[in-house]
Amino acid sequence: MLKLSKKVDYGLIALIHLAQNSERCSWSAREIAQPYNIPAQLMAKILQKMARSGIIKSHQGIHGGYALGRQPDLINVVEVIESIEGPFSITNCISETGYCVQFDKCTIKSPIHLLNDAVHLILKQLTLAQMIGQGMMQPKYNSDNSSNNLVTFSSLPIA
Amino acid sequence: MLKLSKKVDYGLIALIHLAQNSERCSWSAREIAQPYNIPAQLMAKILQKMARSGIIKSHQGIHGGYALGRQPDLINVVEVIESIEGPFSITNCISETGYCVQFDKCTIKSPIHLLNDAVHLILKQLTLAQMIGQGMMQPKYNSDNSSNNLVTFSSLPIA
DNA sequence: AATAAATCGGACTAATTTGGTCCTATATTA
DNA sequence: TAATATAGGACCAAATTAGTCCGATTTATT
Repeated sequence: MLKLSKKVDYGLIALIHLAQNSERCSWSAREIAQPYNIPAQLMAKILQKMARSGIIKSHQGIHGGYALGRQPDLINVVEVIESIEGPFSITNCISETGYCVQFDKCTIKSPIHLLNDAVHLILKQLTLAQMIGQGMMQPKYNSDNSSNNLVTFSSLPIA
Repeated sequence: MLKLSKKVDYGLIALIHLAQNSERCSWSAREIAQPYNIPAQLMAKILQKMARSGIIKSHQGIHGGYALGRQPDLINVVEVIESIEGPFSITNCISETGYCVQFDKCTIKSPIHLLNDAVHLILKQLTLAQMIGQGMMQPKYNSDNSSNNLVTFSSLPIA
Protein backbone atom coordinates (compact mmCIF):
# COMPACT_ATOMS: atom_id res chain seq x y z
CA MET A 1 0.00 0.00 0.00
CA LEU A 2 1.58 3.13 -1.21
CA LYS A 3 5.02 1.90 -0.29
CA LEU A 4 8.38 2.95 -1.60
CA SER A 5 10.12 -0.12 -2.99
CA LYS A 6 13.40 -1.42 -1.61
CA LYS A 7 15.05 -0.67 -4.91
CA VAL A 8 14.22 3.00 -4.57
CA ASP A 9 15.38 2.90 -0.95
CA TYR A 10 18.66 1.43 -2.11
CA GLY A 11 18.95 3.97 -4.88
CA LEU A 12 18.52 6.81 -2.42
CA ILE A 13 21.03 5.31 -0.03
CA ALA A 14 23.54 5.03 -2.87
CA LEU A 15 23.00 8.62 -3.90
CA ILE A 16 23.43 9.86 -0.36
CA HIS A 17 26.58 7.80 -0.10
CA LEU A 18 28.00 9.33 -3.26
CA ALA A 19 27.01 12.82 -2.19
CA GLN A 20 28.58 12.47 1.22
CA ASN A 21 31.77 10.87 -0.09
CA SER A 22 32.45 12.93 -3.15
CA GLU A 23 36.14 13.31 -2.35
CA ARG A 24 36.52 9.94 -4.06
CA CYS A 25 35.30 10.26 -7.62
CA SER A 26 34.64 6.59 -8.26
CA TRP A 27 32.77 4.12 -6.07
CA SER A 28 32.07 0.60 -7.29
CA ALA A 29 28.68 -1.01 -6.83
CA ARG A 30 30.15 -3.42 -4.31
CA GLU A 31 31.76 -0.69 -2.27
CA ILE A 32 28.52 1.22 -2.11
CA ALA A 33 26.40 -1.80 -1.24
CA GLN A 34 28.58 -3.42 1.40
CA PRO A 35 28.31 -1.03 4.35
CA TYR A 36 24.50 -1.11 4.16
CA ASN A 37 24.12 -4.88 3.75
CA ILE A 38 22.58 -4.49 0.33
CA PRO A 39 23.16 -7.28 -2.23
CA ALA A 40 25.95 -6.03 -4.48
CA GLN A 41 24.48 -7.31 -7.74
CA LEU A 42 21.15 -5.75 -7.02
CA MET A 43 22.84 -2.48 -6.18
CA ALA A 44 24.71 -2.76 -9.47
CA LYS A 45 21.44 -2.99 -11.37
CA ILE A 46 20.01 0.01 -9.63
CA LEU A 47 23.14 2.06 -10.24
CA GLN A 48 23.03 1.12 -13.91
CA LYS A 49 19.50 2.41 -14.20
CA MET A 50 20.32 5.66 -12.49
CA ALA A 51 23.35 5.99 -14.74
CA ARG A 52 21.22 5.54 -17.85
CA SER A 53 19.03 8.43 -16.79
CA GLY A 54 22.00 10.66 -16.00
CA ILE A 55 21.47 10.97 -12.27
CA ILE A 56 24.86 9.40 -11.79
CA LYS A 57 27.71 8.87 -14.23
CA SER A 58 29.61 5.64 -14.63
CA HIS A 59 32.93 4.61 -15.97
CA GLN A 60 33.89 1.10 -16.78
CA GLY A 61 37.13 -0.78 -16.47
CA ILE A 62 39.22 -2.02 -13.63
CA HIS A 63 39.05 1.13 -11.57
CA GLY A 64 35.60 2.01 -12.78
CA GLY A 65 32.60 2.95 -10.69
CA TYR A 66 30.06 5.67 -10.11
CA ALA A 67 29.81 9.31 -9.12
CA LEU A 68 26.98 11.84 -9.01
CA GLY A 69 26.01 13.08 -12.44
CA ARG A 70 24.71 16.41 -11.14
CA GLN A 71 24.85 18.52 -8.04
CA PRO A 72 22.71 17.27 -5.14
CA ASP A 73 20.28 20.17 -5.41
CA LEU A 74 19.52 19.19 -9.00
CA ILE A 75 18.53 15.63 -8.18
CA ASN A 76 15.02 14.99 -6.88
CA VAL A 77 13.18 11.94 -5.63
CA VAL A 78 10.76 11.64 -8.55
CA GLU A 79 13.67 11.27 -10.95
CA VAL A 80 15.16 8.59 -8.79
CA ILE A 81 11.89 6.68 -8.62
CA GLU A 82 11.26 7.01 -12.32
CA SER A 83 14.77 5.99 -13.31
CA ILE A 84 14.42 2.81 -11.27
CA GLU A 85 10.76 1.91 -11.71
CA GLY A 86 9.47 3.81 -14.71
CA PRO A 87 6.77 6.49 -14.88
CA PHE A 88 5.42 7.65 -11.56
CA SER A 89 1.78 7.13 -10.79
CA ILE A 90 -0.18 6.35 -7.68
CA THR A 91 -2.74 4.15 -9.38
CA ASN A 92 -2.74 1.60 -12.13
CA CYS A 93 -5.44 3.38 -14.07
CA ILE A 94 -3.17 6.29 -14.95
CA SER A 95 -0.58 4.24 -16.80
CA GLU A 96 0.79 4.77 -20.27
CA THR A 97 -0.41 1.34 -21.34
CA GLY A 98 -4.01 2.49 -21.29
CA TYR A 99 -6.76 2.86 -18.79
CA CYS A 100 -8.31 0.22 -16.59
CA VAL A 101 -11.43 -1.75 -17.43
CA GLN A 102 -13.53 0.15 -14.97
CA PHE A 103 -12.39 3.48 -16.28
CA ASP A 104 -15.69 4.79 -17.59
CA LYS A 105 -17.58 3.61 -14.52
CA CYS A 106 -14.88 4.84 -12.20
CA THR A 107 -15.96 7.52 -9.74
CA ILE A 108 -12.57 8.16 -8.21
CA LYS A 109 -10.65 9.31 -11.27
CA SER A 110 -10.47 12.95 -10.48
CA PRO A 111 -9.74 12.70 -6.74
CA ILE A 112 -7.07 10.12 -7.47
CA HIS A 113 -5.57 12.36 -10.08
CA LEU A 114 -5.47 15.13 -7.55
CA LEU A 115 -3.76 12.89 -5.05
CA ASN A 116 -1.33 11.72 -7.67
CA ASP A 117 -0.30 15.23 -8.52
CA ALA A 118 0.02 16.23 -4.89
CA VAL A 119 2.31 13.33 -4.07
CA HIS A 120 4.25 13.85 -7.28
CA LEU A 121 4.85 17.45 -6.35
CA ILE A 122 6.12 16.56 -2.91
CA LEU A 123 8.53 14.01 -4.30
CA LYS A 124 9.71 16.40 -6.97
CA GLN A 125 10.46 19.03 -4.41
CA LEU A 126 12.55 16.80 -2.21
CA THR A 127 16.13 16.98 -3.47
CA LEU A 128 19.21 15.02 -2.61
CA ALA A 129 20.67 18.21 -1.20
CA GLN A 130 17.83 18.41 1.28
CA MET A 131 18.31 14.77 2.15
CA ILE A 132 21.95 15.16 3.03
CA GLY A 133 21.16 18.11 5.23
CA GLN A 134 22.05 20.98 2.97
CA GLY A 135 19.23 23.26 3.93
CA MET A 136 17.07 20.31 4.85
CA MET A 137 14.10 20.84 7.09
CA GLN A 138 14.90 24.39 8.01
CA PRO A 139 11.85 26.60 7.70
CA LYS A 140 12.34 28.93 4.79
CA TYR A 141 10.16 31.51 3.19
CA ASN A 142 8.83 30.99 -0.23
CA SER A 143 9.61 34.40 -1.54
CA ASP A 144 10.13 33.49 -5.14
CA ASN A 145 7.35 34.00 -7.63
CA SER A 146 7.64 30.72 -9.52
CA SER A 147 4.29 29.88 -8.09
CA ASN A 148 4.25 26.21 -8.89
CA ASN A 149 5.93 25.67 -5.54
CA LEU A 150 2.65 25.08 -3.85
CA VAL A 151 3.60 22.50 -1.32
CA THR A 152 6.91 23.05 0.39
CA PHE A 153 8.72 20.89 2.83
CA SER A 154 9.52 23.93 4.80
CA SER A 155 5.88 24.12 5.78
CA LEU A 156 5.73 20.71 7.33
CA PRO A 157 5.39 20.02 11.04
CA ILE A 158 8.77 18.32 11.46
CA ALA A 159 10.52 21.16 9.71
CA MET B 1 5.94 1.56 -6.39
CA LEU B 2 4.00 3.85 -4.20
CA LYS B 3 0.73 2.60 -5.60
CA LEU B 4 -2.71 2.66 -4.07
CA SER B 5 -3.99 -0.91 -3.89
CA LYS B 6 -7.08 -2.09 -5.71
CA LYS B 7 -8.72 -2.82 -2.39
CA VAL B 8 -8.42 0.81 -1.38
CA ASP B 9 -9.68 1.86 -4.81
CA TYR B 10 -12.69 -0.38 -4.32
CA GLY B 11 -13.22 0.94 -0.83
CA LEU B 12 -13.26 4.50 -2.09
CA ILE B 13 -15.62 3.62 -4.91
CA ALA B 14 -17.98 2.00 -2.41
CA LEU B 15 -17.89 5.03 -0.13
CA ILE B 16 -18.61 7.37 -3.00
CA HIS B 17 -21.46 5.13 -4.05
CA LEU B 18 -22.96 5.23 -0.56
CA ALA B 19 -22.47 8.96 -0.29
CA GLN B 20 -24.12 9.64 -3.63
CA ASN B 21 -27.00 7.26 -3.03
CA SER B 22 -27.85 7.98 0.55
CA GLU B 23 -31.58 8.12 -0.10
CA ARG B 24 -31.45 4.34 0.29
CA CYS B 25 -30.15 3.50 3.73
CA SER B 26 -28.98 -0.01 3.01
CA TRP B 27 -26.90 -1.27 0.12
CA SER B 28 -25.69 -4.84 -0.02
CA ALA B 29 -22.12 -5.70 -0.97
CA ARG B 30 -23.33 -7.23 -4.20
CA GLU B 31 -25.37 -4.21 -5.15
CA ILE B 32 -22.43 -1.92 -4.57
CA ALA B 33 -19.94 -4.11 -6.43
CA GLN B 34 -21.98 -4.95 -9.51
CA PRO B 35 -22.13 -1.65 -11.40
CA TYR B 36 -18.35 -1.26 -11.19
CA ASN B 37 -17.46 -4.84 -12.16
CA ILE B 38 -15.85 -5.50 -8.81
CA PRO B 39 -15.95 -9.07 -7.44
CA ALA B 40 -18.80 -9.10 -4.92
CA GLN B 41 -17.08 -11.25 -2.33
CA LEU B 42 -14.01 -9.10 -2.39
CA MET B 43 -16.15 -6.02 -2.00
CA ALA B 44 -17.86 -7.71 0.94
CA LYS B 45 -14.53 -8.16 2.67
CA ILE B 46 -13.59 -4.57 2.16
CA LEU B 47 -16.93 -3.32 3.41
CA GLN B 48 -16.58 -5.49 6.50
CA LYS B 49 -13.25 -3.92 7.29
CA MET B 50 -14.56 -0.41 6.86
CA ALA B 51 -17.52 -1.33 9.03
CA ARG B 52 -15.24 -2.56 11.81
CA SER B 53 -13.51 0.78 11.89
CA GLY B 54 -16.77 2.71 11.91
CA ILE B 55 -16.40 4.41 8.54
CA ILE B 56 -19.58 2.65 7.47
CA LYS B 57 -22.24 0.91 9.49
CA SER B 58 -23.66 -2.48 8.67
CA HIS B 59 -26.76 -4.37 9.50
CA GLN B 60 -27.22 -8.04 9.00
CA GLY B 61 -30.20 -10.08 7.99
CA ILE B 62 -32.26 -10.47 4.91
CA HIS B 63 -32.54 -6.80 4.13
CA GLY B 64 -29.18 -5.97 5.57
CA GLY B 65 -26.41 -3.97 3.98
CA TYR B 66 -24.27 -0.90 4.47
CA ALA B 67 -24.56 2.85 4.85
CA LEU B 68 -22.10 5.61 5.72
CA GLY B 69 -21.18 5.69 9.39
CA ARG B 70 -20.41 9.39 9.38
CA GLN B 71 -20.93 12.43 7.25
CA PRO B 72 -18.74 12.59 4.14
CA ASP B 73 -16.71 15.52 5.46
CA LEU B 74 -15.72 13.44 8.48
CA ILE B 75 -14.28 10.59 6.45
CA ASN B 76 -10.77 10.94 5.06
CA VAL B 77 -8.57 8.83 2.85
CA VAL B 78 -6.03 7.84 5.51
CA GLU B 79 -8.78 6.24 7.56
CA VAL B 80 -9.97 4.34 4.55
CA ILE B 81 -6.48 3.08 3.76
CA GLU B 82 -5.78 2.15 7.36
CA SER B 83 -9.08 0.37 7.85
CA ILE B 84 -8.37 -1.78 4.80
CA GLU B 85 -4.62 -2.27 4.95
CA GLY B 86 -3.50 -1.44 8.45
CA PRO B 87 -1.21 1.37 9.65
CA PHE B 88 -0.14 3.81 7.00
CA SER B 89 3.52 4.09 6.16
CA ILE B 90 5.48 4.76 3.03
CA THR B 91 8.36 2.43 3.88
CA ASN B 92 8.74 -0.90 5.55
CA CYS B 93 11.21 0.41 8.08
CA ILE B 94 8.59 2.47 9.88
CA SER B 95 6.34 -0.42 10.79
CA GLU B 96 4.99 -1.30 14.18
CA THR B 97 6.63 -4.72 14.04
CA GLY B 98 10.02 -3.16 14.49
CA TYR B 99 12.65 -1.61 12.34
CA CYS B 100 14.49 -3.07 9.38
CA VAL B 101 17.88 -4.76 9.56
CA GLN B 102 19.62 -1.82 7.98
CA PHE B 103 18.09 0.63 10.39
CA ASP B 104 21.21 1.77 12.20
CA LYS B 105 23.16 2.04 8.96
CA CYS B 106 20.29 3.69 7.18
CA THR B 107 20.93 7.17 5.89
CA ILE B 108 17.47 7.87 4.58
CA LYS B 109 15.46 7.57 7.78
CA SER B 110 14.81 11.20 8.34
CA PRO B 111 14.05 12.22 4.74
CA ILE B 112 11.78 9.21 4.43
CA HIS B 113 10.02 10.18 7.61
CA LEU B 114 9.52 13.62 6.22
CA LEU B 115 8.07 12.21 3.04
CA ASN B 116 5.90 9.86 5.00
CA ASP B 117 4.41 12.67 7.03
CA ALA B 118 3.87 14.84 3.99
CA VAL B 119 1.97 12.16 2.13
CA HIS B 120 0.07 11.21 5.26
CA LEU B 121 -1.04 14.80 5.67
CA ILE B 122 -2.27 15.04 2.11
CA LEU B 123 -4.28 11.86 2.45
CA LYS B 124 -5.69 12.94 5.77
CA GLN B 125 -6.89 16.18 4.30
CA LEU B 126 -8.72 14.61 1.41
CA THR B 127 -12.25 13.85 2.58
CA LEU B 128 -15.05 11.91 1.03
CA ALA B 129 -16.98 15.16 0.83
CA GLN B 130 -14.28 16.62 -1.39
CA MET B 131 -14.29 13.51 -3.50
CA ILE B 132 -17.98 13.68 -4.24
CA GLY B 133 -17.68 17.28 -5.22
CA GLN B 134 -18.90 18.99 -2.11
CA GLY B 135 -16.43 21.81 -2.12
CA MET B 136 -13.96 19.71 -4.00
CA MET B 137 -11.17 21.42 -5.84
CA GLN B 138 -12.56 24.88 -5.46
CA PRO B 139 -9.95 27.27 -4.19
CA LYS B 140 -10.78 28.28 -0.69
CA TYR B 141 -9.03 30.41 1.88
CA ASN B 142 -7.59 28.91 4.94
CA SER B 143 -8.87 31.44 7.36
CA ASP B 144 -9.19 29.21 10.39
CA ASN B 145 -6.47 29.18 12.97
CA SER B 146 -6.20 25.44 13.47
CA SER B 147 -2.83 25.70 11.89
CA ASN B 148 -2.24 22.05 11.24
CA ASN B 149 -3.87 22.57 7.85
CA LEU B 150 -0.56 23.10 6.21
CA VAL B 151 -1.16 21.53 2.86
CA THR B 152 -4.54 22.10 1.32
CA PHE B 153 -5.95 20.60 -1.79
CA SER B 154 -7.31 23.93 -2.66
CA SER B 155 -3.79 25.03 -3.41
CA LEU B 156 -3.10 22.43 -6.02
CA PRO B 157 -2.64 23.10 -9.73
CA ILE B 158 -5.75 21.25 -10.90
CA ALA B 159 -7.93 23.08 -8.43
C1' DA C 1 49.47 -9.26 -24.66
C1' DA C 2 47.33 -11.06 -20.67
C1' DT C 3 44.87 -10.49 -16.65
C1' DA C 4 41.95 -8.59 -13.23
C1' DA C 5 38.20 -5.86 -11.88
C1' DA C 6 34.77 -3.19 -13.11
C1' DT C 7 30.17 -1.91 -15.76
C1' DC C 8 26.25 -3.52 -18.97
C1' DG C 9 22.25 -5.82 -19.46
C1' DG C 10 19.19 -9.75 -20.48
C1' DA C 11 17.15 -13.92 -18.62
C1' DC C 12 15.81 -16.24 -14.98
C1' DT C 13 14.30 -17.73 -10.20
C1' DA C 14 12.67 -16.89 -5.52
C1' DA C 15 10.05 -14.49 -2.27
C1' DT C 16 6.51 -11.58 -1.00
C1' DT C 17 2.42 -9.20 -1.52
C1' DT C 18 -1.96 -8.58 -3.38
C1' DG C 19 -6.21 -10.07 -5.34
C1' DG C 20 -9.73 -13.14 -5.23
C1' DT C 21 -12.48 -17.47 -3.83
C1' DC C 22 -14.65 -20.76 -0.73
C1' DC C 23 -16.90 -22.19 3.06
C1' DT C 24 -19.20 -22.15 7.51
C1' DA C 25 -21.49 -19.49 11.06
C1' DT C 26 -24.66 -16.06 12.51
C1' DA C 27 -28.21 -12.48 12.14
C1' DT C 28 -32.63 -10.74 10.53
C1' DT C 29 -36.98 -10.46 8.43
C1' DA C 30 -40.94 -12.12 5.99
C1' DT D 1 -38.49 -21.95 8.83
C1' DA D 2 -36.65 -20.39 4.63
C1' DA D 3 -34.28 -16.83 2.25
C1' DT D 4 -30.77 -13.45 2.09
C1' DA D 5 -27.76 -10.73 4.13
C1' DT D 6 -23.15 -9.84 6.98
C1' DA D 7 -18.83 -11.92 9.60
C1' DG D 8 -14.71 -13.81 9.09
C1' DG D 9 -11.14 -17.45 8.71
C1' DA D 10 -8.65 -20.35 5.48
C1' DC D 11 -7.03 -20.91 1.33
C1' DC D 12 -5.47 -20.46 -3.58
C1' DA D 13 -4.03 -17.69 -7.71
C1' DA D 14 -1.89 -13.94 -9.85
C1' DA D 15 1.10 -10.30 -10.01
C1' DT D 16 4.80 -7.76 -8.43
C1' DT D 17 9.14 -7.19 -6.37
C1' DA D 18 13.63 -8.78 -4.91
C1' DG D 19 17.51 -11.04 -5.96
C1' DT D 20 20.76 -14.18 -8.80
C1' DC D 21 23.32 -15.82 -12.78
C1' DC D 22 25.84 -15.40 -16.67
C1' DG D 23 28.10 -13.84 -20.77
C1' DA D 24 29.85 -9.60 -23.00
C1' DT D 25 32.49 -5.44 -22.98
C1' DT D 26 35.54 -1.89 -21.10
C1' DT D 27 39.80 -0.32 -19.10
C1' DA D 28 43.89 0.02 -16.11
C1' DT D 29 47.85 -2.50 -14.63
C1' DT D 30 51.52 -5.73 -14.98
